[in-house]
Amino acid sequence: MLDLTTLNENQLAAVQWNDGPLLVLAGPGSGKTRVLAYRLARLIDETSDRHFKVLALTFTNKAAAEMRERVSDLLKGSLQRTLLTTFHSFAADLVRQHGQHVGLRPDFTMLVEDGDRHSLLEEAINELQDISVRDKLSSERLLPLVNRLTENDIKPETASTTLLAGGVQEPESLGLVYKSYRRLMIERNALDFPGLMAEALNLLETRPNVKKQVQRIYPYVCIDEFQDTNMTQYKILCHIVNSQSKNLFAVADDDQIIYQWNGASPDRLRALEKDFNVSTIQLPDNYRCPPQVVALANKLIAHNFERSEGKLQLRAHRPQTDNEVVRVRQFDTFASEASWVAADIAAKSESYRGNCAILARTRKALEGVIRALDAEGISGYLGARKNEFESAPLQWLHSILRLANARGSRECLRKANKAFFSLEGVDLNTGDVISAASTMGGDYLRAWIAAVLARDHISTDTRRLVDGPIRNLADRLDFWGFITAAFEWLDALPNSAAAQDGTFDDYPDEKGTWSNLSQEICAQYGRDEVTLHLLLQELDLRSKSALPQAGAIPCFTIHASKGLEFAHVYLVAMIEDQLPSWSAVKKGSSSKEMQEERRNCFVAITRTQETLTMSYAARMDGWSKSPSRFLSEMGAL
DNA sequence: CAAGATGATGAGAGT
DNA sequence: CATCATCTTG
Repeated sequence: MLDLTTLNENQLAAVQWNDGPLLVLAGPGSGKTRVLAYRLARLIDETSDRHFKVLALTFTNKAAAEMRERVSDLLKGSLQRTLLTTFHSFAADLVRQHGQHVGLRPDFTMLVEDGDRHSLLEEAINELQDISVRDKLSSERLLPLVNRLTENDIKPETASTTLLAGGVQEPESLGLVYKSYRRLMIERNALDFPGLMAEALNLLETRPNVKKQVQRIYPYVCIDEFQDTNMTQYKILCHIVNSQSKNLFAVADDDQIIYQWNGASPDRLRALEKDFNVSTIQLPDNYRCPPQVVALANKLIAHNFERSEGKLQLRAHRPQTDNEVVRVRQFDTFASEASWVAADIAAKSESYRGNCAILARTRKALEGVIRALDAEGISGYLGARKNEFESAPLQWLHSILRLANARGSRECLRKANKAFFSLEGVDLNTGDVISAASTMGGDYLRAWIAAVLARDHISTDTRRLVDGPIRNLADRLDFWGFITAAFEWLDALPNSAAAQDGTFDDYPDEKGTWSNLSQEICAQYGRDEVTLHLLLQELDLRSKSALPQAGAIPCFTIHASKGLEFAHVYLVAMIEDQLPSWSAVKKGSSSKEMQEERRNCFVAITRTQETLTMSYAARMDGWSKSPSRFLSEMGAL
């Protein structure tokens, strides 16, 4: 039996919710993830004679991993009857199983890199008959529009009408380009991220059996961070939730919507009320922040007028302390501000430094702080996103696998050749390999193997790898065998080969990332169930960033800090034009952009567990700046 | 061809 | 306001 005695009254009510739609409006630090985990575990625990599964969707792999971890702990290690995963991974699974109905094979590839999407979009533009219009359109400017249309579930057939109504220039041509782009993805058996969601929705809309099957397997659907769903994702939810039982359990906070520019919207919460007629349980009890910080947060967010009706104030539960919990500091220049923060952190104990973070609205401000930390002899860490492996060894490994999955991919072949040149010093001409492939049924991988073996100056190790494991990859799709052999080969390379300097600098890091990710994927699906295309797709749905190095002070943009907490928070560059951003200021004090900036500030300060330090400077980059309006709004000035 | 003027576009970032 | 890409000019 599950121990529910540690839950408060509201948490317990949410956990014990059985059938019908429920919205859990959960403030920061209110234990929402815990509630979700307990509810999932309880549903399983109490129905041990049944066979259905519970489905919980998240937006990030990190959140999904945490969910699995927690539920697994509660269920003594078994996740048998659960599917706890990301929205995108769920959609990919659906498309793998049923994609043939919309013209996709299970081995579809993901268009992860913008470059690939741009070239596809260029092709779509070039299909236009009207050359004068064609010249005016650039994929650079059109890709964001394509994203928006796809995320808002605008069907290719009706796009022109929608664009016309939206007052966009050249609605007719843009609609055609969009239509071509969506068609080209299917033709190439490839999907970008929005396209993946759109085709999953397409399946649910057009194949009643698919919808029925999903509903039968998953009679209970949970969604974390519901406020971040875009229109297409919302419609997917509407389809997978049975329309009779309406077992949708949504956890959300409308005060933490900071992804409006990515399709999230307060409208979504209102749609939930309209379409599902949800009951609401609020979790206003805050167990994270000191009472002083809770007071600031409440005062600040009260200035937003588009909030859920009846939204309760946060209630502080941490004890009041006499320490200086909130500090506000003013400086002449941003440089002196950054230096002070760095010096302040430098003077603190090891344990303090190990549990603090620096937050800012922009990366640029954080780069300034990192320079200041450097001057104090401390290293700062600013995460960078990374969609693809970048070192030559991993690029090569990944490209060969992708080539095995898509034998006619020019792009994969090109990358494999480029990386192989850095590793082996052997320069294979992509065009030549492709010509040679025409006698091998257009199989670029086999042609590549032949091209390598035809060379004279190949080491015996390399020859053995290509003639053995890579041939087995090409013939029998033995990708595990290839991966093992490839790493052995790569491990030995730096000592022997003609590799240029620096080629292996990032190899250990990226090898570590690779093994973490592939272990994660195997754990989720079971190693024997992992096929080559599943491995590649799931890799594409995960970030390749390395873990931050220990000892470095973590620096986060506010967006990146969402969901995290730190004992000591430094929020820097609290000036007009930064927080709130310049463009929100331009839009006016009652714009939705300004309200989103206010939510940004709300998210930032509610990361605090013990102390919060806010700072601002009169000058930045030589321009004079005034303190953020949010400082006075929260009563900190 | 480098330096300077001009003009459009833009931050934030998961999958 | 700030930055970058593009055009202009010495």
